[in-house]
Amino acid sequence: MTARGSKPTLKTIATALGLGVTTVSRALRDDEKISPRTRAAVKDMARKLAYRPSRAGLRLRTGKTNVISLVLDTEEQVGSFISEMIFGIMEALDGTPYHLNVTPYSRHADPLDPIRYITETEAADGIIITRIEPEDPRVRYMIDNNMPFATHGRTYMGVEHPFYDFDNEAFARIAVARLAELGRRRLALLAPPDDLSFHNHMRHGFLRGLEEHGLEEVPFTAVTNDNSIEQIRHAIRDLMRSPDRPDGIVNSSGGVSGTGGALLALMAGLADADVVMGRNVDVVTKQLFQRLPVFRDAFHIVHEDVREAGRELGTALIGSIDGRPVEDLQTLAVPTRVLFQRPELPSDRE
Amino acid sequence: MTARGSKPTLKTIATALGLGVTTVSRALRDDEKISPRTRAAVKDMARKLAYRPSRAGLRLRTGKTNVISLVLDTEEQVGSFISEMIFGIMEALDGTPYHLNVTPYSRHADPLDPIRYITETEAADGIIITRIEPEDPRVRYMIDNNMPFATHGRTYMGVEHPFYDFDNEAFARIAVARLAELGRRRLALLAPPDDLSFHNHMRHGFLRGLEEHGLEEVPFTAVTNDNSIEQIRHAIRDLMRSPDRPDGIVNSSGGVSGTGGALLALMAGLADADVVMGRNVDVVTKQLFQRLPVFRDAFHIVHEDVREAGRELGTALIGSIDGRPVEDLQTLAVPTRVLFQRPELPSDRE
DNA sequence: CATAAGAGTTATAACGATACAAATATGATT
DNA sequence: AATCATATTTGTATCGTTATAACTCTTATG
Repeated sequence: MTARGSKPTLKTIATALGLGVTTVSRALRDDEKISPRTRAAVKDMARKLAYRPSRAGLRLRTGKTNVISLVLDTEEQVGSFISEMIFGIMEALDGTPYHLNVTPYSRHADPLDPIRYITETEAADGIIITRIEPEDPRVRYMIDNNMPFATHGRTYMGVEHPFYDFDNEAFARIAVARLAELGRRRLALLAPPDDLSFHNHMRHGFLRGLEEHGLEEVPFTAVTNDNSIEQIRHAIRDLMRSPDRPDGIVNSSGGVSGTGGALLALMAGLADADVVMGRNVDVVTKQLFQRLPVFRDAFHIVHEDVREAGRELGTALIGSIDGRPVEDLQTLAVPTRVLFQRPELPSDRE
Repeated sequence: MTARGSKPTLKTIATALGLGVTTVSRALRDDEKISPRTRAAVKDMARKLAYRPSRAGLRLRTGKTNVISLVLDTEEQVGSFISEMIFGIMEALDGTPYHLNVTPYSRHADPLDPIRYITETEAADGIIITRIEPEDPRVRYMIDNNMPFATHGRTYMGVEHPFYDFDNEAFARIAVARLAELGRRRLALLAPPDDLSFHNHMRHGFLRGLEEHGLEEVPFTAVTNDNSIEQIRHAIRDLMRSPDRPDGIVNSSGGVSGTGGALLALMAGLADADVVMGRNVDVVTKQLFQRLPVFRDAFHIVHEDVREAGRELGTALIGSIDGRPVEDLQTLAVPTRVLFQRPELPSDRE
């Protein structure tokens, strides 16, 4: 209509209506000082011209980027975890002015690097990080530098901050209880790497469960759920071939691919050792998928909803940016979706 | 040093050196008109002050966003695919000024929506899309609107554009050849959804392979590799229970989770039908992981390197933005990493 | 010795938005 | 009718950058 081809700006609207640019700007933001009639007219015209505020202009003037950065470890191979997380965050961002930005780092380099970069270049209004440690230097840095953030996992640094965490302690207790119920007595835990916060939760829950049911632990530290599928497979096979092998296993991970694909690795390792799940051994595992699992007749599954985690993290982070109190931005998700009964084979028609 | 706490700008450098802002700007860009001595001094000072150009200022002035948008289908559950793709793109973007932005859409809504949004708001300098159709309206739109892009998959619209594609025709032929070699005669193809370009490649390759080896096709259209794990599982079971069941299967997908997790679904479906892979039937499948697969003793695997795809797409897109000729920006990846021999069980030490 | 040419540098305007202060219009008050 | 208060609207400066055109020196040229 006006100035063919080029994007409409505040000025476009202003001249179209014979108003000042400032008036238009304020009208669009519903400034009380602008008369209702003008406001309506401006909004009308804005809609008609398909006006969209320029992110560049906005960003330059206000300093707000309208960007949320998800900082990811490139070694992280738990594909379903990452994609679910991303889509969850996006669901939270939908309808907000925020865009999602993904920033990589290598866990072999300094994990602080990407955080520092984003903060220094003011590349985002807020950051989401995963793989949280009890004393996490990234958290310290962001607090010190006043950068809003949310963490997938908790810290123990004496500072409150937005987080979402799956209650892994509860998970481990539930898992042990289930194995006890099945008559299992000697349990092994495939634990997370011990520098991560949720390692501690997991172990506490596991040990507490053992105590509650008077069960015995079979030490298993050859691998963590963060090792490669092949490594876990071998370790499991060795474990099941050893004289004091466990009759129950708790798998603290739920991935199926690459590093962290402990679920598949377990299957393969047990098969290698000629151990049949459900007979010689029972396994309780997490599962990160949204859909019903395939192997439900073998594994006992507790579902961890990573998409929800992403959603909550996104929401919490925006809340934090908006200055909402921290207490409202912390979620500890209790394991609810549990698939312990062994269902019959699916019917022919579905 | 100067103006404590606030980020250095061109002005900071300029005043520090008693120069004009313009001079500094041009010096940093190595303008020939600026004397070598001045240039050196400016760069020195820039480094000393840890100067980083403001993306906002740059973007406002030049119109360049330095953002690449990856547009993803939120129903896409092939977790390993998405995460590998993302990390691949990031590897390509590393060292460039580009950031990666992820934009979601629902395949049930208009797939054009996010493309239009990004184009209209000038949210990115270029777009990467997946799930390409032979006549893809998104491609048409981006060409018409002069938005640089790269596609994961090819189109057949009579226009050249940057793309990366895995040679699925070659894959299918190789797969059929392998099954023929194993003495299989009656083959089924678990194909991609037939609106996607690679469905055609896959079928051509499959049919051509059948012809080449004088084999027979067992029609299998109940599901595509895009269905849910449960659906594929049921369909496979039914297929294997039917009187004219195949003795060889080609799986055109390589995912293990959610929609597209055909690999696991196959395992489960065959087990449901009491069919043993390697005995009653042989299966050639793609595999999207980077690491060695767990099930190599059962499946015959052709590896598709999605991370490489991401890397090439990122590089091609930047090339396109920089105006390089399209011919240089098209890659058809021949399947190379093939795991057909059935290796012995892995040794105890590795 | 004036002047032109070239080298190097810089002021100004602009990108699109908002904060602030100033200006105008409207209506009420005396 | 003049003045004041209130309700609206608007001009100016600014965020950090670059394109354009103008400026200031040298140095060479006739």
